[in-house]
Amino acid sequence: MYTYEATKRDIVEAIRRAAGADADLVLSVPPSGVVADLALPCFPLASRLHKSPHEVASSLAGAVHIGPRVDSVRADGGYLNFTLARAPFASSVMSDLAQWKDRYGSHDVGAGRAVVIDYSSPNIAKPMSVGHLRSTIIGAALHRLYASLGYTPVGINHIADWGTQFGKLLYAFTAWVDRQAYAEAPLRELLRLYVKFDQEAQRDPTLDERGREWSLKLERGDPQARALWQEFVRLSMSEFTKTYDLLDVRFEHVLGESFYADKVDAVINEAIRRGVAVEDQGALIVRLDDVGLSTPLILRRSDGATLYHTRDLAAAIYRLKTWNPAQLIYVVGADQRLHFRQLFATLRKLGYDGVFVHVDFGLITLPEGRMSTRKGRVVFLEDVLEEAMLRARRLVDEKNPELSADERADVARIIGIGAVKYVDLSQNRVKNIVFDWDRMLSLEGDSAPYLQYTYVRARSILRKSGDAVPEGVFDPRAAASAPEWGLITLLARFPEIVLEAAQTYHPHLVATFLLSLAQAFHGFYHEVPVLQAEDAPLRQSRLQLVGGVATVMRGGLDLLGIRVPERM
RNA sequence: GCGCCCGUAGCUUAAUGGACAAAGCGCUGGGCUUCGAACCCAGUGAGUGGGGGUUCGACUCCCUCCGGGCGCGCCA
Repeated sequence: MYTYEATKRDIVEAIRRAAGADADLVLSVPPSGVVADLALPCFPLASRLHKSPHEVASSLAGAVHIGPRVDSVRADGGYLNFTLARAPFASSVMSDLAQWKDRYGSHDVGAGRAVVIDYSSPNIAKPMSVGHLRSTIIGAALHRLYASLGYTPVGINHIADWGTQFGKLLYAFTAWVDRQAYAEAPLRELLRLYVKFDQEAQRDPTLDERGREWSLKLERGDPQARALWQEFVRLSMSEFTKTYDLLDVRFEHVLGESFYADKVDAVINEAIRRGVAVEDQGALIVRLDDVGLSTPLILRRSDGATLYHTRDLAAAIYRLKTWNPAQLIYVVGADQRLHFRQLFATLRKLGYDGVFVHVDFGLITLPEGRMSTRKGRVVFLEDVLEEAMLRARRLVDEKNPELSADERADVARIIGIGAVKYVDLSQNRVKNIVFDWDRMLSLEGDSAPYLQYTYVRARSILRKSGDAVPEGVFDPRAAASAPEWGLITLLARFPEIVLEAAQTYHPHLVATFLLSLAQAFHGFYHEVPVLQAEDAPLRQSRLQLVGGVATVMRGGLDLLGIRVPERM
């Protein structure tokens, strides 16, 4: 057990014994103005004991038997404030770090169980837009977070490669393709065709009929339709792969909707057999009024075709049966809330039990409104990433011209991509984001480069000291000053931040924490000499602190999928 | 019309129902002959969209109004 967790557990135990009651004893971190390290608000306890909060706090202050890591207990109004014993606490934290090294902050609560995480899921035959960024980045971060909790994450890219829009595209392709443009930039040409179809269909409604015919051909395995569709998939995936490589995002499985095309019949039959699905106006639907959803889930259209709901249901059942996961997680935009409520409710009606989670997030919109590929109002992800690396490169060239061109390119990539990811991961998911180049590509202040710079500075000190973090007893004098003690308590808190971020599906908690750590480290850096410390033991212990910051910063950023350079 | 989400300094965002709401950007002033100035320090600036309520305590929970977004059976 990590030091911080053990310390809090001991304190809560001591209070419980002294109070002889256990209302909700939740320790909190006191605000900056209060000189204490942990606090217990005594209000709930007071109402249970029918005394005033101050009375409770005062009597507890005298009665609590404090353990070795606590130095003193004091009543402050209705709060019971604890001051930690710096020497033993600090040396215990530093020994955690020395013991766990790069794994510091990880847990084993997952016990090897699978967690299926569905993220990214772009559309075949369309270039990825910035709209795909959030799912991809948040999903990849959750993947890493759950891995660090000891789960076996199963990342799935649920490619949208099936459905009626492919009928339209197939018709458009056979009618209007510009071969040369297709050879040069296949996805942009396919997008043009898709848009053209939509425009033409408004003038000529018979085109929709053509689209349906091609859609049917595809479903029935018509060789021409099938071959073209496969080509679209292949070309799209090769573009996507480049983007994923750039983003350093991986999946255990890439399984498009088409993978479930031959699995929907069994699901439909099961739903009918269990009386969950009923015929209505020619369609097959699942009524969900009894769980508060007035809109039913449609499993089969009146013309016999299935929908993405059906394939999603088949996919969910496939995942449950294949991996028996502790959780089924979907990282998909908030506009699909209803869809997932319907999906989860239907799963339960079919007798499937489990933890089903829709990790939703707000939309990315443009200043002029919602993005629309059809209207050509869209920002492509590729362009954003290129621009990010370009801006980072200019900055690296300016700040560090002495680095080799190769290293500058490498650093620019780490910083540029990191900056884009950080924007998404540093704020709560639920809010909509209005796309703004300067904001998306910010390289200063509360940004990835600021955190990366923290690591670079720490590493720079360590390199000058001979690289390896020295071992040995932690000198209590290195926990004496405010900047030093601040760093120690932050380092101590990292493991519980990781746990909470994963369990609440909120990667931004890690980002917020790392920002505090970075600010604390830069303050420490300016105030406390490390290499020039007065004597060897002090220097060695401060080097351990610097090493701890480097480890946690790199590890924390790694959980967010953000890499660190050694120099920048 | 019904349902869900969002509204915090000029801007972008933080804040397990708990102590005087915290950062970044911006603006003003200061700091490189000590470990990297992509940095640091100080100042400036909101009482959390409005109004009720619950609570010892509300940015956080409930109601209502306003503003914005999303969704609402045969698209994905």
